[in-house]
Amino acid sequence: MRVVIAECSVDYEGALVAHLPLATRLLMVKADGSVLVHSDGGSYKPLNWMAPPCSMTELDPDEAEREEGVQAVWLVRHGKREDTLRIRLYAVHSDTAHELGVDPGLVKDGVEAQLQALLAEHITTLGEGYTLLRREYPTAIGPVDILCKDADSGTVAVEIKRRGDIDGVEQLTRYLELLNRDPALTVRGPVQGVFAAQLIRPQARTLAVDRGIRCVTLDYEALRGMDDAESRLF
Amino acid sequence: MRVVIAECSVDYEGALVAHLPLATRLLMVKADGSVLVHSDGGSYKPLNWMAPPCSMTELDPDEAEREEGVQAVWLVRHGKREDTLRIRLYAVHSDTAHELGVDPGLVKDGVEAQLQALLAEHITTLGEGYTLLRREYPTAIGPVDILCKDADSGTVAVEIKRRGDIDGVEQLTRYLELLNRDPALTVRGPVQGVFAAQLIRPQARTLAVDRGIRCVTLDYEALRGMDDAESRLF
DNA sequence: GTGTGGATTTCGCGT
DNA sequence: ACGCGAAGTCCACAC
Repeated sequence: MRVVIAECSVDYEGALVAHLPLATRLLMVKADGSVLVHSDGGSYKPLNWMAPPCSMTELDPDEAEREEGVQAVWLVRHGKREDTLRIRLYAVHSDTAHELGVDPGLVKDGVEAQLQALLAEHITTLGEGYTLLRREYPTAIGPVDILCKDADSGTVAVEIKRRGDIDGVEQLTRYLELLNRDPALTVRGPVQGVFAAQLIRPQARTLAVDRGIRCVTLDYEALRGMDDAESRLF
Repeated sequence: MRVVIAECSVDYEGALVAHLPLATRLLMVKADGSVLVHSDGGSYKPLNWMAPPCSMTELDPDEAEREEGVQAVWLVRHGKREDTLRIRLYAVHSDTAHELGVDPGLVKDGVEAQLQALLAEHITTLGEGYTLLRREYPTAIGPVDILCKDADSGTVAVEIKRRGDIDGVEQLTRYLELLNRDPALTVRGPVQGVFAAQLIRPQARTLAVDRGIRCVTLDYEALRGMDDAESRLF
């Protein structure tokens, strides 16, 4: 990895056209050729970048550029798309390279999958007498997170989100529409919908209620607590 | 901005739990205190990070850590949430700091707003005799990108996307439902929907057609070309 | 401040 | 490879 601190201006042309005026920034050139332009603030997102696969060529500045004080020009081209990143270097404060090697990568734990597993395990959180049919119940337009039965053997489809947005309600609505065409699932009446999330946004709740979908707020800590209490019994 | 190349392991606890095994990585500490952990590949996204506002404390390793070869521990805490990032440094290869100053920021051009402006200007792209009513037509659930009339004075609502996904079709469907409750707009029949995008995904197209929404693929270059040809006339 | 929609989104999974 | 859904999404703009 090459790390350069330099006064530079940047021009990107591809999906959009973007320009960065002259300022001091950090330039990162990764082993795969990708280039990142970072400022000293903002978030983890660079001001500008070129995604791999791509290649970088160092050009000599032309006459006009030289007069303006440009010392070097980096031309970064994407391997497949018509994307170019042109970095004009006016002053290089630091230029170093380091051998990093391949990264073993991130180990994650505790996202939507975890919520789904916990809720499936403690399906009675949704109501007395609920029983799990299956997780990831397949339909033509995608898998339903959880399919279960209520105390009266009525079918219930559950959509789980970390944050409950309108999109999630729409998604569940499409599933319900499809599931309700299956006679085997509707023997005890139409399939009910449950929208379960750690946080349900007001507009999403309104839409859900309007469509007869029940909203359930999930307490991740409480679910995990149940799990722990259970495991301590064995 | 502080830039450190070091052998390190990283543990994040917050919205999720994540761990990075020991490896050589680049650590970036920005002026606002945010910390980025980058590997020598991937995209612009760091392997792990802490978003501002946050504060970093350098701790001495405890006994167990010292035995394992840990030289220093960075504890990064988020200012508002219960998020912590713990970076254990085993060997520091480089540690430098640079004054970058405030960045003037990115100047953008050519995204959805541009597409909308171009299509509004050349509304007959949608059909002979079409006339623009207005852009960003306000409704209770948000603005409709373009509202126009067809040759028979029927109202047409247009949703514009760079990439046409199912979400966009749902969005337009909600708008149409609302617009069709307005008698003033439905004098010449129900409001028609047009889903316009540079690329329309098959599933989105299927859903749109199923709902009687017309799909139009936008040619950004062609629209811009019309614009140029027009401006040359004046 | 909060909520909503877009993104040069990126990432990962399943077909 | 492609399509689709999630993300510790981030970010700007409207209310």
